[in-house]
Amino acid sequence: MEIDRRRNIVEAAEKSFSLFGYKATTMDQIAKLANVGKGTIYTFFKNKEELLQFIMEELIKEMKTAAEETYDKNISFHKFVHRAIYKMLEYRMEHQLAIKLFEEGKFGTPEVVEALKYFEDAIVNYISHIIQEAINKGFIHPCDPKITAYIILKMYVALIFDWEKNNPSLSKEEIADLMNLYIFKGLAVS
Amino acid sequence: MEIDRRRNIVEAAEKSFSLFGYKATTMDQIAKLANVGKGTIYTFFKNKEELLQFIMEELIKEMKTAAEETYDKNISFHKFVHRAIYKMLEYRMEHQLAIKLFEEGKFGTPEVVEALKYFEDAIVNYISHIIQEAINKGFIHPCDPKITAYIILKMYVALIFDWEKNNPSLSKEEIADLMNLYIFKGLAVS
DNA sequence: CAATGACCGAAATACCAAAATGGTCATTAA
DNA sequence: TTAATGACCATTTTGGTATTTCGGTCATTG
Repeated sequence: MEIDRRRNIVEAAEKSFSLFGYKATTMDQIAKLANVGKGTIYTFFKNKEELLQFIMEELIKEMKTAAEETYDKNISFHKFVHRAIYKMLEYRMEHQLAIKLFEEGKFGTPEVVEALKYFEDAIVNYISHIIQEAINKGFIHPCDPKITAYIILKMYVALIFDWEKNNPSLSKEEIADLMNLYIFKGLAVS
Repeated sequence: MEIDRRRNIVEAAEKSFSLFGYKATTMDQIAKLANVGKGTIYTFFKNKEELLQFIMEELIKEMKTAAEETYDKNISFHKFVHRAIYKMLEYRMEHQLAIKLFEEGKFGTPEVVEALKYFEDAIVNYISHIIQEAINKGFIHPCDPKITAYIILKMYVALIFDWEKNNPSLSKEEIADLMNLYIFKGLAVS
């Protein structure tokens, strides 16, 4: 069977990026790992950055399908939103690549910052889409879907990533309850 | 009249910190600005870090009184919360020192990171206090005041600082409406 | 005796040679 | 003929070091 060089390259790059980060991964290294001459990489990808972007797009697609698999007609709308978003963030946390890049991004490599912005945008757009549908169906109050999606994401990140830096971390259920309280029910006593 | 060296030092430091940041401010510079020998600074403050902390404490106190001044028995509870928090963030945004340190903190100087954590804690505690009172009075649903305060702060920061990095910035009123929708009313259609 | 600035060790910075890296392209192997 | 390759090049990064700067001290001073 003919070997799929392109696939090998992508997988080698993914492995190396997630293990050592973007900056610390060299093209020679990727070529070695992929059992391929370095020049070959450039027949498939214009440069290192494009290779990263391709991998990010793959990752985003995987996340979306993962989220969509949680869809279930029998659960309430907000449960779905919660599950889907949680699944996506879980992905982000568990996936080596995402973690490494997330750390690297805080620091400063421009390509990585760019890639992460792209990543965040993809998530926000996806959530935004769900919100819009929910509004159309009259499940939730009308609101700007984009901002709402953004806020929901930030809130999750705050609860999952930031809060546990200085406090005992919250369980999946606690986070679900909190999101439900803050975003869906609201604090106000009717 | 006898000159107040201590006051001069604090003001010089504050000015220099907010103009050039903590790291880029030298003790010599402060001494010059304060018309004081360098050694004199050390008769009032143990070191540079303590000087920063003193200034931060002053800033926090100022912010609290500024927030408290917005209290008005005739406005609704959530209006008060909003006004108070907004005032505090406005302070943070407008005050040169806070901005400079905020930028510097993202980067990494340990003392600045520490000081900002202290700053954030102070805000969260203050909000937390207000929340607790509101719960006691039955204005809002029972909830963990600390987490709630934390979330509210994060949400504001997301709306004021982060959102406008990639989107048209929101007006005071828009932010007020959004906070009201997300936190108080909730998205759910009753 | 409060105030000071010359002084000190440590830490940051500037500098530069050597090594590494991203990307190209003439050569090779199929 | 064409896809694959790795030696090669220009540029960037690194590692080590000489130099400067800075936070903090303390003997001297007014």
